[in-house]
Amino acid sequence: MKPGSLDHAEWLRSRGLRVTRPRLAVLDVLVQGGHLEVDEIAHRVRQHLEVSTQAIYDVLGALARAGLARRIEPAGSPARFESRVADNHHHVVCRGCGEIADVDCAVGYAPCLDPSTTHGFEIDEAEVTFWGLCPSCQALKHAD
Amino acid sequence: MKPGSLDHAEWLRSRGLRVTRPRLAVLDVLVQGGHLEVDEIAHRVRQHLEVSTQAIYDVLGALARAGLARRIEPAGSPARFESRVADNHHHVVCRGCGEIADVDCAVGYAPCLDPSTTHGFEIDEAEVTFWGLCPSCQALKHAD
DNA sequence: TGCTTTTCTTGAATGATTCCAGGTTTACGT
DNA sequence: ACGTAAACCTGGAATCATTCAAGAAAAGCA
Repeated sequence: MKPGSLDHAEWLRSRGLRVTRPRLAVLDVLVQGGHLEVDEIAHRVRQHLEVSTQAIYDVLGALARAGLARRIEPAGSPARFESRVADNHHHVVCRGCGEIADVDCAVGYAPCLDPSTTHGFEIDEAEVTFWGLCPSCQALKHAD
Repeated sequence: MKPGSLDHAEWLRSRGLRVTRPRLAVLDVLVQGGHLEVDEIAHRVRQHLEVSTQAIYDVLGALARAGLARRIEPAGSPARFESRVADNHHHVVCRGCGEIADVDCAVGYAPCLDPSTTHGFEIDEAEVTFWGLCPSCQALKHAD
């Protein structure tokens, strides 16, 4: 039996989602870490199981809606998904290559910042994205 | 002569950009406020001047690169542009209708937050996006 | 005024994502 | 085990924002 399958099945059930092979496979890929594009997720899933592109999108949508995955969409990049949802963490995005890394939130729960003026909005999340250059893109820049 | 044209020409020149009718027109639209999609900008510009879609994109790109406009791209929304660039402010986005409002930054300069762990990234900006429901979408929700 | 470079125009291409329709399989409550 | 609703399949087409390409127009310098 694949590693983690039992836990993942439990996660799905606890959120009212049916346990299916595609969902387990996608969860398996996600928990291995990273901030993956749909393409990459499909590719990895397909090393173990035949799944249609459509199903990958459906599954990711369901997982995100259920709070088992988090969809992130930095400007200029296609949607990416990650499984780290329990904490309220943020991201650093490289302006050069698009690489994304996690940044722990100092507060730890959402929203971790209070806006000064809310304009009557009812706010439930503060999303923080840091922009900069990753180590290898810094090296490239200096090599010019 | 159109309102503000002189100032806008000066802004463009001061950033090393040539002064053209499309650029002046786009600036005129932007300074009137809001967080506009390219479509909407094109529509407003075209009430005064015939401009190709391509030129709108080019102009917005040039203005953003020059620091005269700011591109914002909340997840799930096409790119939007605003002219408020002097301060380092943030945004609240309505999950219901996509409406965006400005939120002043308590610190006032970028980056206004320090990430705890940078993973070697060289960070130049902290982008904060608050998510929630605008007043009218709150009303809709309660009317269910 | 003429020259060079930038900017704009037109029209086509791209790419991620969604939708669609009809049929098949699968999960899971009873 | 059975029935029903959800999930998935093929595969195609559509959408929408954005970008590319090649030539024409114009800005600004000499």
